[in-house]
Amino acid sequence: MSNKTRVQILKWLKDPERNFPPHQDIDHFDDGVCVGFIQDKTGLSQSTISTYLNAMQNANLVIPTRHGKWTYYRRNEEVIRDYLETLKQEL
Amino acid sequence: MSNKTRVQILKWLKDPERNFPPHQDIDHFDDGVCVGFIQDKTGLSQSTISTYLNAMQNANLVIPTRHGKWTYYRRNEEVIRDYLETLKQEL
DNA sequence: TCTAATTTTCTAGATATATAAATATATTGT
DNA sequence: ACAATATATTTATATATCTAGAAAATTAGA
Repeated sequence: MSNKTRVQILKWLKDPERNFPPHQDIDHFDDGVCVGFIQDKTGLSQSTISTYLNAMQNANLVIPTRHGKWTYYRRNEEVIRDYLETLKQEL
Repeated sequence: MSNKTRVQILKWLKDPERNFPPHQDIDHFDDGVCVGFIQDKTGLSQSTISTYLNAMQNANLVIPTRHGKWTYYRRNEEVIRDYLETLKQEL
């Protein structure tokens, strides 16, 4: 949450239809967006994005779902909401 | 805002009466808390705290007021509120 | 003006984070 | 089993941030 790119990814994931091209095998974003698309969008290397997504997953900010070769990531709305709520309360 | 200590300082400044001893010359916290008190509370060096407060001032998160030898810092509620609002909106 | 108290600025080393390259792993299709 | 593709992990390095110490600046009072 302390990195611009990671925050940006969370924002993009809010509206996948607008921010990403459609997937090959699936015609919806119910499980989120695949790593490759996120990588393309940021322009960063694959390893960097993977590291980021892993960190965000550890923080419970995103939820991964594996579909064959692809891993899709979507926002964990509940945790994000709680985080904002706590911040608003405490700060 | 990306540092625990700085966030902690903002929280402390929310309720100076509870978190800090009373000042010598003034019997209120209308202008905030002096640097020395904040330093004691954190346990960090004075230069570090001064640097932090300066950074927070540049970010408009706190407002400094000089009273004689002392500089008092208080929260800039408006900016903090806007920051939270924007975050809630975008994230 | 001299001194003491408080805060700021400058400098630099230690630590943490960002990022990429190379390598490894998992999965699918042939 | 093999090759191709997507993702993950490891390793290394550059960059940024944290933090303290010394020196400088500011202010009040003798």
